Amino acid sequence: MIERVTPMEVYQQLLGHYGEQGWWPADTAFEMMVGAILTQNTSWTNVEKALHNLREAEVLDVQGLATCHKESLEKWLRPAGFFRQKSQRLLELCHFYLERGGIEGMRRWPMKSLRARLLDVHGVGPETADSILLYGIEKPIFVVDSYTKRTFHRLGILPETISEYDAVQHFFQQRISSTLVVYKELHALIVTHAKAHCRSKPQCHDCPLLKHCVYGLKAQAGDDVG
DNA sequence: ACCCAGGGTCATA
DNA sequence: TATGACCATGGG
Repeated sequence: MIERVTPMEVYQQLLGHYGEQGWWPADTAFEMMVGAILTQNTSWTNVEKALHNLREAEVLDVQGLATCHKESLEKWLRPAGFFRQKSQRLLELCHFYLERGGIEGMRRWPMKSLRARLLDVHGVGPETADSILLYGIEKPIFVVDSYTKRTFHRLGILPETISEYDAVQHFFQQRISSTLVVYKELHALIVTHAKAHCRSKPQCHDCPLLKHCVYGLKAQAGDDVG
């Protein structure tokens, strides 16, 4: 039985069950940033196909993406969906990357102002910006996604009244030890846990969150979780 | 033929 | 502030 669990306790449960995730899955920080754009409302398996295309075309770096033909880029991005938007967004991200002196240049900037500049990039919203800050620049900031809200709302830990991005982020940052590794791992673990409960296997006998883990992708009537 | 995916932007009320 | 439409492909 888990009654009144804290976010840190959930973190311990997930870590014990799934182990360290070692996110973000990318060879370089720049590749990480590309993945952050490509995975917007898109399954990671589809993103991997697009990343594979870019790697094979030898354009998975700033110069490659910034100088290749737009039509070619759209062709490579097609499996990741939204390819017209994403080709444009990647291009703007390249410009930002170069203007800011790459990863090392960005690392020297205060997190808060760098976040504001990231949000100025068209196509970069709060989750994408924070993902880049946490996994690319390695600043301690917690990434909120739809899984985070859904999971913790259902656990009864995150009040339903708190749903706006910044409010949810604040909620967690008040309750989680502000360590780079914890922020990185918790977000990764939340996603891993959610993926483990896709509808192909909704039963989850050995779920680390016990009864709370029985959740479908949609809220259902009669769902007494929480 | 549905629903969903590691969001974000824009128009409208 | 808060919805809804739209973007697009691939898997269940």
